Amino acid sequence: MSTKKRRQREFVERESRILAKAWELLERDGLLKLQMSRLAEECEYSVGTLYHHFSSKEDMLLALATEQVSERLRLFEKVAQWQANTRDRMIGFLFADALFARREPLFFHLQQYITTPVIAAAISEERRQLAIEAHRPLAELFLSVVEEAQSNGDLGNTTLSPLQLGLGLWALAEGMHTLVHAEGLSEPYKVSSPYSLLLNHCHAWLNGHEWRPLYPLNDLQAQAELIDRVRREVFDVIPGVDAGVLFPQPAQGAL
Amino acid sequence: MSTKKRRQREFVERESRILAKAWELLERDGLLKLQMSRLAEECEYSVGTLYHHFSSKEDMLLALATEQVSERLRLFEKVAQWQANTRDRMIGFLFADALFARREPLFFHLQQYITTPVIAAAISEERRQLAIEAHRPLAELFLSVVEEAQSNGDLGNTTLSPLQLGLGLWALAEGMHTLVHAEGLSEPYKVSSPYSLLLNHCHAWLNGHEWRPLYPLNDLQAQAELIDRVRREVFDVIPGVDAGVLFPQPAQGAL
DNA sequence: ACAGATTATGAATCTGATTCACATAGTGAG
DNA sequence: CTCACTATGTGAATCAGATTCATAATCTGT
Repeated sequence: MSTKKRRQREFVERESRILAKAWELLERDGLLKLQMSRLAEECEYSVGTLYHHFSSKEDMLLALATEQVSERLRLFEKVAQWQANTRDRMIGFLFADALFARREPLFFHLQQYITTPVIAAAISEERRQLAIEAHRPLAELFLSVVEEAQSNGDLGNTTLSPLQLGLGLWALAEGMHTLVHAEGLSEPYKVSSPYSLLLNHCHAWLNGHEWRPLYPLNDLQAQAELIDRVRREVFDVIPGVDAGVLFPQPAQGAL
Repeated sequence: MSTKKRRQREFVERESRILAKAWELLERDGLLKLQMSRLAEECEYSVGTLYHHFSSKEDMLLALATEQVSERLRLFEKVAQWQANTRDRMIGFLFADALFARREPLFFHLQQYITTPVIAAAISEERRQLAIEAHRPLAELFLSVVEEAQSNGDLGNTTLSPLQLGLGLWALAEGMHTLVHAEGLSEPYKVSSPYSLLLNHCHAWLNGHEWRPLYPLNDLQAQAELIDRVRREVFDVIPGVDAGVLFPQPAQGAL
């Protein structure tokens, strides 16, 4: 009985050891150079063993990305607990997202890679389910704030469900990440501080939905102050947060 | 002299013949099954010849995607020439985008695939430049409408440049495409008609930027009428346009 | 201590992109 | 018309790297 449990535990432990090493290799050599045989070598396990854990390389990559979600969740939880109105918390989520994107740029590469249909095709159903499970609390946290806003009247009356509403902001952020990380085609359209820009567009979107309190769009000062408040009141406890780089103070009133 | 030109012409012709066949295979078997040796076989050229044209498989895929841009441009041009206010034309671009996404879903898979940094790394610099060149008129068309809006006062006063402003809508659309096409992770968050939803969020964004004339967000009827007008006045000449599928009439006033 | 079950191993296999030595065709001078 | 030369096309051979699976090693309960 207990032997079986010990085995299971050891199996799980080994899995996270493998993933830790994989992440290390990823950071060192990049996604392109990550190969299963080298990973096996570095872990001091055989390739076969790797394949007892993961049905394919892509499967492992999704496992890797899924592991990171808990870190992201930690940031989101801080925002959800923040004593602030719903609109400010929405901006807080955005901050968390941008923060995470900056600290773990690899995560976004990985995410983009494994959600590409060609690549995703090689992922096992189980792993996909695990990933969905892992993401659920993240989505719930986010959507609960949307619901709160709807029920307490922060929002103008809308015909959209919380999910439909939330997807708007989600898409906006996702799209900006995509444009920021897209290789090649977007070079001529690069912009100096994409996340400040995103922030401004999010305020536009929130104003458009009459999400109160409204922020005047061209008052960049007020937007910067809000960001500063998020940083101080939510994220300052977390070491290594560099909001100044993400959201540089606007010079002479322009982005 | 003229021999050389003939040769060049033949080379170009062969390239488009190869690409045409590649597109055919892509539609038939999908991106996953497209392989260079099979393509060579079907074209009745040798693999070596393929590699005289393209430095790698990814290089060829970008060439393929670039070819499609002219089709997309054709739709965008129709919108740009439309006799309507700037706001309606912005929605027109969105329509064109959604339309294209529906007619050529492969294009978006391809686009997503080749902009993934891992994949993009295998693309030659020349090909990348060609792709950027091909996209330029598309961006110019879009940005010229933004500029027009700014200069004729349709827009509230903003601190953003036309590019910075345009990127907002671009990111929103891009993000929605990504969420729609993302495999796996987004399953629990699927929504019945993502492009109607996108449209609603775009109106929110436009309202937020005080892009006149404002549309009330919960008047789905007015939004549906605008879409219908775009279809009738801009795209009806184009056969096979099925706006009804893209933007279904909202049932009982809800999305 | 042993049979049987479970798990680990890594050499062998397989897939498919890419290369390159050679074959072929085109060119222009004499 | 022929020949030397160049440019282009060919596809078998090479290479990279993921995946498999027959075998070895280890563990379990008796």
